[in-house]
Amino acid sequence: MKKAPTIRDVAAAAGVSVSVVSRVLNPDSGPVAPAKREQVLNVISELGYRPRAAARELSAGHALTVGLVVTDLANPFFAQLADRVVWEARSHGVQVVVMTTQEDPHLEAESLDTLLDRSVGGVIATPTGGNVEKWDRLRDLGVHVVFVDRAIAELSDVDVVSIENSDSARRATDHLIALGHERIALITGPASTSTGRSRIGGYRAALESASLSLDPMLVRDVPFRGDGGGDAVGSLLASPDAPTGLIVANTAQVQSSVRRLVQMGVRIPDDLSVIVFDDNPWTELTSPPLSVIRQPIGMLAVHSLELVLGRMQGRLPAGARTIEVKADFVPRSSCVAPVGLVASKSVTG
Amino acid sequence: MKKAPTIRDVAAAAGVSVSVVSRVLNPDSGPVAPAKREQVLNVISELGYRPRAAARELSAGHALTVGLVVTDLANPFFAQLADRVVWEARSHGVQVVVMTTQEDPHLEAESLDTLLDRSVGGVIATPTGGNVEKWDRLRDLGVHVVFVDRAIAELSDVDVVSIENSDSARRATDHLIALGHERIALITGPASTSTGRSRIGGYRAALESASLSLDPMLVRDVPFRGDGGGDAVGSLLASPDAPTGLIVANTAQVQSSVRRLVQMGVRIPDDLSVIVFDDNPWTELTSPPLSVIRQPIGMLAVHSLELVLGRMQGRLPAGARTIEVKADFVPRSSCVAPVGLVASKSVTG
DNA sequence: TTACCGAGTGGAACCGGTTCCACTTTTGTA
DNA sequence: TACAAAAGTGGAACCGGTTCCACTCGGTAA
Repeated sequence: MKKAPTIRDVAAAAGVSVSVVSRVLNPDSGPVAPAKREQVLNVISELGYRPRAAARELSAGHALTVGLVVTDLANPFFAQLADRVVWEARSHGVQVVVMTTQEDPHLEAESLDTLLDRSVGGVIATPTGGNVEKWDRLRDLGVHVVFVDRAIAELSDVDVVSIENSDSARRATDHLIALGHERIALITGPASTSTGRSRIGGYRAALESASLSLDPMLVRDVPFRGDGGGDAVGSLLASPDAPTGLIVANTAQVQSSVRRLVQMGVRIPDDLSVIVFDDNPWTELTSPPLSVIRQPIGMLAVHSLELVLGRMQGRLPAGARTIEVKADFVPRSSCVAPVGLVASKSVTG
Repeated sequence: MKKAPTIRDVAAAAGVSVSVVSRVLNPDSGPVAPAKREQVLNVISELGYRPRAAARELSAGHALTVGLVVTDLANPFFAQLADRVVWEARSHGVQVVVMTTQEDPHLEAESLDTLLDRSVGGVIATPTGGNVEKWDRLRDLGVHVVFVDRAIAELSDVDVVSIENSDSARRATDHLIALGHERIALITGPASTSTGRSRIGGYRAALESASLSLDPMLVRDVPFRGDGGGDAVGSLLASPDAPTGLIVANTAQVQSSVRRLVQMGVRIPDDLSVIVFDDNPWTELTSPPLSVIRQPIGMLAVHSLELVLGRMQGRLPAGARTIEVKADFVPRSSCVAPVGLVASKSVTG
């Protein structure tokens, strides 16, 4: 087991001082005679020298690293987000430390502490909603934070990148209304989250435009974790006044919801028209392929990273920025006009 | 923007030397009087002091970090693997830096250099197959490497964690043979990879046991990237002598393959019995639900991390270890006996 | 000729931990 | 009571970079 060469080894081998080597390593940090620069570069490649990140961080006070804090990578939405963030980060020479929270504020707090220890330059996170003081402290210590997908009301001065939640929910609802549906159920995220509220807002707005009344029984805000989606499906369809249309706007609950529909033998779209948020690859492999709201995950990743790196390099004006990207509605075969005029029938389990 | 307290701030506030604080931070590194320990701990929590990771790494020479190098996180297999690795790592106080290679040895090489700069203690990787010298150099520099899912023939002295590839392929093939299939196609990974070879081996063994001949036309080893799975499906089914059974043993190509089957209107299992490797959550949402080989991803993650941490802490005997975990065959509804006795019929596109 | 400027260079302090070592205080044992 | 061993403590070097500063040159303007 060899020992990797250090900057002093390079300096010695090149017959110069460490200062010169450092200046070669960091152009713009001072002048170096062209001849010596050449010479140093030669020695560097000869020795296979690579500067130790830890040393640089220690003296710089912060690392060329960003933290990515998401619920879990098993969720395809976050997996794809992480994939793009990692990919984009690489092209900027930045590394990504991934942490998961399982939607647990306690684990989230732990993650933030860890990232602080690592002196990360920035954090891209889907916040659980808690830890308001902790986020504040993090920012106070100079860590640049960008929230993606969700925001926290108490932290209004944080950059946020998300999709147009309200508009997306509205378009999905409009689509079902246009087909003639009047009883449209919505399974969404907790009303305590910005995402949940916005999507309910869009849903409500669509109903109002169509002069349809909003039946609170049809709106289910369920947690991101657990099997709330499936349970909501069960309870919605068990009702004598069951909906003819369903929008699953909680990306974490789509699989659970669809699984329950399949288990219950619900025929889509004959028994129920369905639209789900987030275009997981499998949504077109089900039968019928599902109509979806496609979140431009790549855009979310690119903008988040752009923001966080921009802040780290101080090339962004002060003041929080909010970026909302448009989501596409992708119609497939899971929606048709409701059967009969009166939207009421039972579904056999 | 405040400045975080350092160990010297703590020492000063507690009226002791930095040595004492350091010993409190690292038990077993020396004695501390109980009273002073208490006192230091109080000051630490009062000040909210947290040791800077960079400083520790610099003096230790290596970081409490492991690198995870996979193809891409958009692949559910790797996403779940990463999820579990991150989760397990946290419980050991270790952070995970994720890098993706897109199956490109050049990008892989870059990732390894980066991880070297970061002085990671270990690397868990699904190697592309290239960069033999680079992996050697990494190990030579004291970085502990564990390959997961795949191995590299030239690097026989590296720890490997994988599933029983040969056995898994054999069981899938046996299942179809038992149903009466005689023309069974196999879509697998490149024959240049350990995984690809093992799975072909298991397939061949099953056929031999049943005294069936192996038709080379039915074995398609396709790259992990691209749309090779779909293309293979198309070409297999276009043959006048099309198979009645199909095993997709290239996890990266399952989606592509199934998508093509759906597009071609192939009726499963009537036209074709199908078994795919890897139990993605959506495999039971298709109609019919697909029979799968379920890879115990959690086990792969746990063992990989266990190995790499064990090496880092020097509590594992020398000598490469190979761990093979059993994969389950999960029968669902995508396999039936072939129609007719002579296995030959065309499928309409 | 002298004064001054900028390019080029090396020495040394610094970042914030860990660790070795010398030193003082207890404690234990003969 | 005497003396060795162990417990407890602080000083300072060290890890490998960055950066400030002082210094030496050559060239140019006064």
